[in-house]
Amino acid sequence: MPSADRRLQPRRTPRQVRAELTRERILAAAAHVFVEFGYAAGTTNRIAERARISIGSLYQYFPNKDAVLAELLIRHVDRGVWRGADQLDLSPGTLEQTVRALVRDAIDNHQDDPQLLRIMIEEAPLSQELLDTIARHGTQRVAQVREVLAGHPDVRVRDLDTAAELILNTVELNTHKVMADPRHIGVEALERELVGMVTRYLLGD
Amino acid sequence: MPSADRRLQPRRTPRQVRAELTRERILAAAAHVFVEFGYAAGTTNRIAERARISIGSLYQYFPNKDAVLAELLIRHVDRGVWRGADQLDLSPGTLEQTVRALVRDAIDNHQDDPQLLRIMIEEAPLSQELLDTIARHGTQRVAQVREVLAGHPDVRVRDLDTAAELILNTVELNTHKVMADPRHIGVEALERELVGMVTRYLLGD
DNA sequence: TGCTATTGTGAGGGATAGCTCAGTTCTTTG
DNA sequence: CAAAGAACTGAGCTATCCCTCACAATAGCA
Repeated sequence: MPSADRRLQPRRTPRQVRAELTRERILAAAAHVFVEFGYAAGTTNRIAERARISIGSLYQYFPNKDAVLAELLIRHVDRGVWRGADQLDLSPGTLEQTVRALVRDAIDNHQDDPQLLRIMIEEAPLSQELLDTIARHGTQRVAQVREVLAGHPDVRVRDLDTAAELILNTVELNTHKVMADPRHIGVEALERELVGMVTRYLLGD
Repeated sequence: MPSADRRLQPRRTPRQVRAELTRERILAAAAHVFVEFGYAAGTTNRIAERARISIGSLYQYFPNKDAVLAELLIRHVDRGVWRGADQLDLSPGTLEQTVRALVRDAIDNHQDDPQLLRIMIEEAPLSQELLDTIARHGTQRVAQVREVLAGHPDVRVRDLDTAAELILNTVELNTHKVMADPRHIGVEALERELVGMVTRYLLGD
């Protein structure tokens, strides 16, 4: 019996509309509170207070604090697959467009709340279960990029796997950083320069 | 009066040798414990236990838990200036060497303990004071890179500031990630590919 | 309207972490 | 060697946090 499962499942599923509403209020409040106080100081009581419900209600829908964050993170991750990767133009001379699509996708994924994402990934004590899910999504994404690169005639790199991982990291980490603090580099500049750098890298010498 | 100062200062400065030794033992133990348990679960009692001193002793030299990590982080940051940046060959055709020096420097800075660095940066509740110190070092480093780029005849980019920040981020974040989990990409591949990508980017079209 | 299931409440239990302080041990110094 | 002060000890205080549970309020339905 996987105790890890039970530790993330809600203990009661909503049957009435107001219950579903309460659940959403809790999640919204949690997002705010985690951003404002960080994970450790973002206490369940604070979340309940912000959601204007009692602490008891919170524990009706989430078995523990981690589960609240897990739900938030799962929701984000599920949104984070590279859609439209299969409807790309892979004819010669279109590599820059392909790269731009990848960069835009990364930027879009950070539009909603980069602060929250940072906390979720960097501060939360993620369960093994959750870590696995995220890792799985990660390798899946790398494989996806690898396939696109493999199918494109302009790509000239010695090792596709390394290249896929490197450019994905480069694009995501830079985007992550810039979106969290866009004082030095604006979004347009980020897109332009990232596309330029990655494209030139893939074109080879 | 900056109370933040007092909150990070030791409450007693060592006068005898054994005291200085104890201080070092505490820091070494803290590094180990933070790596093993993370920041939150790396309790002061555990640190004291691992250092084989009593918890009271710990609080003779550090006013609180944060101060222990702050000291660790400051020490790291102080080591992290790009040395040898002023003795670079800036004649035409040497850009790749320059970039390689930068990449090597980043890798070297992660050699000692990438795990600890990760925890320090990602899990610790950093004080404003400390954040400022780190940010200051950061801009300093960007400026340093900017100057090197400005002095090199081969560099062709539209905006030096953006480029400096972008390549520094790219080099450091990728290094950070690979060193923390080198399963997919080895250090040699990292150096080779990073140098290639960044160099080609700087050379322009 | 009354009956039942669902939802909501919040004081407080239990656990644990950071930190204190009264007292002991070790070093230095005259 | 003896006195003074530096260094060290560790039981336990205080604060806080997660979470429970006995009860109250509300919604759905006959």
